[in-house]
Amino acid sequence: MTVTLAITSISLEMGFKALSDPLRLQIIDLLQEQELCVCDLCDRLQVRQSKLSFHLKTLKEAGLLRATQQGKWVYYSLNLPQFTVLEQYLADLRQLSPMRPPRVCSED
Amino acid sequence: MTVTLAITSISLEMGFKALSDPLRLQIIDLLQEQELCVCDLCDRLQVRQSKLSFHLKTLKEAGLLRATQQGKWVYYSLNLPQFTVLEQYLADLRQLSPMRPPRVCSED
DNA sequence: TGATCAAATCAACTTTATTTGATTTGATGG
DNA sequence: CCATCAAATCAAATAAAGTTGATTTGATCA
Repeated sequence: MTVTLAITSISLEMGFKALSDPLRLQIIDLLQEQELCVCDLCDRLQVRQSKLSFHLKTLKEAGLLRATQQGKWVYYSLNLPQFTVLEQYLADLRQLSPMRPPRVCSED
Repeated sequence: MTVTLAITSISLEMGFKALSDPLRLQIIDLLQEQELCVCDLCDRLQVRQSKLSFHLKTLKEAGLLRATQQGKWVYYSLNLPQFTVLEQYLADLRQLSPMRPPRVCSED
């Protein structure tokens, strides 16, 4: 296995893990409509700031979010190219899956 | 939020969580080529049978795998429609994302 | 029926993820 | 410089996920 493949695999793992939590899916749902700052997300999701910060970090480290500071505020938005990486992995899986006949267990 | 939306969200969470582990991605990689029984997967991945059983269960409960028993052997294969559910979620996100101008935090 | 083998399950344990409240950092504006 | 506020970080606690070796289940076949 090449280094490139390993890196790809890790970004898939991290991306999918980041998407495996209800609060994080809610964050994405909100950001899908528009860029928001942390205090907005706090208000809308009714969660503590430190909790939100933890989950935003998880999503950002997975490459799914981008953060830009504007004055005191930090605005988060979706990083769509990284979503596309995950989508492409799933699309490839589906399309390459040949539906070969199952092998028989005692074949070798 | 409707019950249907909640169910969808849970199946997304479970699906993405199931994909967030290196061994499970390896399992999928092998099954993408062909249906395999547990003993084959054990051989190829060089992991203990109970460990494999745990991860196969995780994938199966997320709807990503199907299992069929043939004699003493249980063959696992990909359940492609469930992969499509995840793929579609990502595709919708990407396509519906309007890239609206960011809101200003002090707007209200 | 009893031996055998594949696979699932279990209980105990280790590791990783998440939550919480408190503190720190860093930008802004008086 | 100091006060203020948004956001990040931290340490301590809880919760969830993963690993391990042993046992159980269930199908097959002599």
